[in-house]
Amino acid sequence: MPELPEVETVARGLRQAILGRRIISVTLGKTDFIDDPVALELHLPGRRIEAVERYGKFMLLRLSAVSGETRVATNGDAAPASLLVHLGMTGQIAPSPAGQPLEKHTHVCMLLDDGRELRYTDARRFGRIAYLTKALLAEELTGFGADPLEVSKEEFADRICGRRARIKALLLDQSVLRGVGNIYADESLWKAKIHPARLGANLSRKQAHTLRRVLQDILRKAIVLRGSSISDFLDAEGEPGEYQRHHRAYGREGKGCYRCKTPVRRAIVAGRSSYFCPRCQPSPRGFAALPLAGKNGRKTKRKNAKDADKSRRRNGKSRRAPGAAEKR
DNA sequence: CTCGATCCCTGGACGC
DNA sequence: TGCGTCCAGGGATCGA
Repeated sequence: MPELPEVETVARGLRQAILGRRIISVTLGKTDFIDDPVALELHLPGRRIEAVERYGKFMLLRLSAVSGETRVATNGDAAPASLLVHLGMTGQIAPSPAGQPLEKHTHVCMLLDDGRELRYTDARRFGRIAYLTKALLAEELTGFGADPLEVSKEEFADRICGRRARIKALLLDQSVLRGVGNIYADESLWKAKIHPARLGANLSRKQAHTLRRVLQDILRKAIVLRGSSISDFLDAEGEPGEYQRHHRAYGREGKGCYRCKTPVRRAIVAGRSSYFCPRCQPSPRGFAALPLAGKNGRKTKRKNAKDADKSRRRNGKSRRAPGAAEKR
């Protein structure tokens, strides 16, 4: 699940691998997660990849203006532009030799001028890709919060302490901070000994300062270790990260807290599974954790209405022929 | 302003 | 073996 450290890792890998390459052509598979697929096919060819940046959980491939004969075909829209890439949950982007068989769920292939292909694969298609002109990009990037690695302690405290939302929700809110997701939210709250369900307004400024400090430490450490590979995160070289070995709370339900040995608990906060130590991170009044999962984990519950829906979709799935890139 | 609910999507794990 | 169910979760959206 790519959060800031994972996206930073991928951006660095891409920078190493494809900076300066020119895009020759674009082939698309499924396109329902692409803003304007035709724009990709129309405007990407002929452009050079001049920079790879990270903005929160987004990657930005900065593209040169188009020149020469290609320019005629693009109907005048030749100014520098950007390709915005969000990896969602399962997105991967990496160059590979053009001849290589396509991985399953490959939805974008960009042929480069050195013969390789920059490929985007995404099983769940929670990601997003958009070709953006300068103006559209500026519009796209408004409304995001501070970069957690850059934010000052005062600004961080201001953004947290004045709010009545739960701290977990605030950490996950991209308009408060850009780039933090479920894993690093839980890890930093554990380190700071703050319960995820506490309200921002009920934290002292000192606690906010602590939270910012540990969040930055954790993010920096995670970047050094090339991110966390929980299920299927791979960097631009196709390598998993290492930071999952350092998780202290996330995914550790029932296991002993690294500080006090108390079993880590799980609760739903801000709609997400949240892991915390019930002793080090005392709950706000009236807050109940989920009952500890049994030996075999699963509980039998009825959630319903969702999977009925899902089966319906699955069974009547003649609606969409698999894209060309879907073949294996 | 903040909340929960719902939807998007698929693979993997598990229950029976 | 095989089907049904649950879960993972970032983000958009909507109603309370």
